Amino acid sequence: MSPAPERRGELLATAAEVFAAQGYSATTVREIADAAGMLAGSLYYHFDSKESMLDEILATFLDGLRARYDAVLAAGLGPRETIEALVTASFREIARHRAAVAIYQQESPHLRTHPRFGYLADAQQKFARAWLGTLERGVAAKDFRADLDIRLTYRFVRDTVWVAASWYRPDGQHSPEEIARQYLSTVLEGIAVRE
Amino acid sequence: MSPAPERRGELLATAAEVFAAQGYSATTVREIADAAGMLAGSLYYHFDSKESMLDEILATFLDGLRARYDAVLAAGLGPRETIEALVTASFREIARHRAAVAIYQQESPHLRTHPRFGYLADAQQKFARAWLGTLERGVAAKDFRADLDIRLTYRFVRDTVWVAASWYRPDGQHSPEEIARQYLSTVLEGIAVRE
Amino acid sequence: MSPAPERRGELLATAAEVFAAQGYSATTVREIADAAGMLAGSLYYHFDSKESMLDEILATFLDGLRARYDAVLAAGLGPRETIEALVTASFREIARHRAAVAIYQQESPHLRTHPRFGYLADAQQKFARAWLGTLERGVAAKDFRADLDIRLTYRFVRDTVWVAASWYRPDGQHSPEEIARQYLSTVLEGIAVRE
Amino acid sequence: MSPAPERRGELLATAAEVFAAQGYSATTVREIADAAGMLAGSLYYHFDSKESMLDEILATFLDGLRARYDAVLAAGLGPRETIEALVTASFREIARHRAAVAIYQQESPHLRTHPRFGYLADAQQKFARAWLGTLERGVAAKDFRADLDIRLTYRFVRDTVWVAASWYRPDGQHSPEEIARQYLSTVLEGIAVRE
DNA sequence: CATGAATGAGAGTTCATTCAT
DNA sequence: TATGAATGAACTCTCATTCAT
Repeated sequence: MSPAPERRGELLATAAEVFAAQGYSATTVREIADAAGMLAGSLYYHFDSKESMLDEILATFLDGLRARYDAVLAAGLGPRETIEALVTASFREIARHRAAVAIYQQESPHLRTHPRFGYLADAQQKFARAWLGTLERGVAAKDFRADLDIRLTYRFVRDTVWVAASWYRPDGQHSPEEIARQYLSTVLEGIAVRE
Repeated sequence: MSPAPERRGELLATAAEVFAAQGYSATTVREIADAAGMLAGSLYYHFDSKESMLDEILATFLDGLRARYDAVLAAGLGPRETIEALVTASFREIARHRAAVAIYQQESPHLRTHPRFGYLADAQQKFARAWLGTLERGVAAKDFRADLDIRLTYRFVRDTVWVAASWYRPDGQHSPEEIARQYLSTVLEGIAVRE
Repeated sequence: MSPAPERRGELLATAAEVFAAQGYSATTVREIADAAGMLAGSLYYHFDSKESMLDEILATFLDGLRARYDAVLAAGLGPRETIEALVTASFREIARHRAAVAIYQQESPHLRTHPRFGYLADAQQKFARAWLGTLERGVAAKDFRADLDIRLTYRFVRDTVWVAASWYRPDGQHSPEEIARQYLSTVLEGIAVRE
Repeated sequence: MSPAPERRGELLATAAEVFAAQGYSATTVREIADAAGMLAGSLYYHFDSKESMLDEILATFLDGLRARYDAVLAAGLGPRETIEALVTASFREIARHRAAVAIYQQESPHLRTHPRFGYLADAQQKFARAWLGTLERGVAAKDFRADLDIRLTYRFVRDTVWVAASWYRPDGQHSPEEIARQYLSTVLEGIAVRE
């Protein structure tokens, strides 16, 4: 009968917003509490620690993303369509979980050492395999150029997608799908005019 | 008038390494001192504060980068060659100042509010004008496609270049020039095979 | 006018157990509530504060003990028989209120300063007079040796009795009476073999 | 050249005094710092934590005590003389480390569970063997009565000795040796007059 | 009677910084 | 130049307590 899970979710969204804006380490628990309209100590009724808030934010985001990627990969599309679907799914996740993505971008390098956040490295490996596998399939199918270093290309693509979280504003003029289309056009066809 | 500018430079390089690895806020002065083989208090003979170390690291890096960009823009190249030169210069700076670039990437969003770091926003504006101007020139000259959103394209290009600092390892297999070539090929021609 | 004095007693017994095991200061209200199968806040329906639980536990124990001592002293026994009766009564109280005795032992030194617990000092004085008076009577009656320092002897006897609360287990092999007998034999006759 | 070890010792003595007076849990780090004439945070230059202060106090005390007991046991005395020497050594330790002994008495029951303080149980076992072995030797040699429960007797003796720390005042009228003599007379010969 | 959520004071601890030596 | 010791503010977290439901 208690609407508790909602409250948790609200608080996590608030915390994510503050973490994204200031960085995890630079954010004080008091600031989160202020943003949530409560006292710092009160947060500890809902969460064990500041770290466990971060944990829950990242784990929730990564679970959702994994599900989307799995759905895309299970759809049996060709390499080019798979890349398009992965990019579009990614931009949609950025639109839905902008704060979580920004936190992920900023903190994941430092966090990966920490045992508690080992799942970050796991997820990253899984995602890497999805992208790399698709790029390889595309090269084999002659959809993608064979003369590019695949690992470098993967990194370029991955970074460009995710770093968008740092400037994307949901109230802006571009829908996730529009951004995905522009981005795909850039990366697939290049910006140079074809003669 | 302290007589050892070299020592300063060494200490700043050490501090930059630690900042890049752990994040500025998460780094303690003691950790920097440990890495430098001295005690925390001793750093204050060389620097006013932790913040002024950050300041000097970023300012030095941005000054250098500005000089390179100015040189490129002053060379009177065509739009495509200018883009190529800017990208190559950027990857060279990443190779030379990896830690500083990583810090810049991580901290610049939070820092821009802070008056002391107003020059970050200035620099960013200056760089934005360089990129945007060149892209516009390229579109006008029909070097670049006219159907792309120029601001989005700029963001894609800018982010992908700089985010490379997070994975670039100077001891790795790729020279900055090689990375620049691959990246330019990707972004100019696209990864799709042309029929 | 709360209608369940039994519940109060159960809760106090639970609290006493936890206080005895962990110390009063180191015990949290939540731990007591956990042990009682309720939430921390719910305890405040029954008690004003954590301190008032401690108060009630100690006062109840001391009231009972005072009654036993009074009964012994009113019985008009000789000094030796009085000592024997006091010791036996004490071990019986330890058996019945082990937790309260343990708390009393641990906390009474710190608590005596606190005005609310002034009755601890009163009781202790009363008990001291009972023991000292009996020892003096015994020395006068040549039941007890005259060459011992009576205050030191009192302290030795008192401490040995009460400190037993820290190791006494009601389910162990020794009844309170058996322990009292052994102890009295030790203190009255000594452990050395008589020639 | 730094007199640091002395400072540590002074601070530990101060902390021990406060712990003994108020109990470990009820003592705040600020109270210790006040007593030492410094700020709370400054204590952390010298110690890792409040707990590590407790640790060092207890370990130092137990190490010293163990050395004394070992010396006594190595002296090859008869059972009665060994008991006398152990008791005297104990009262001397109480006189020298009154606060540490008081803390040991109060906190050791709760602490024994804690892995960090496992050495408390070890030491206690070692001491128990020393006392029990000597009592057994004494019974075998007909120095001590055979009709007493040896474990009970051990507990009586042990507790009475150590609990003296709670009332012993070094500036009082009794030297440790005097107290030991009185106590030994009580426990060896008994307080009853011999016919 | 008990819960769930919050309060607010204060606890232990961290850390940038200072300064006499 | 560097050290050792201390400062003081702020931080994360705890906990007794309150109260509407």
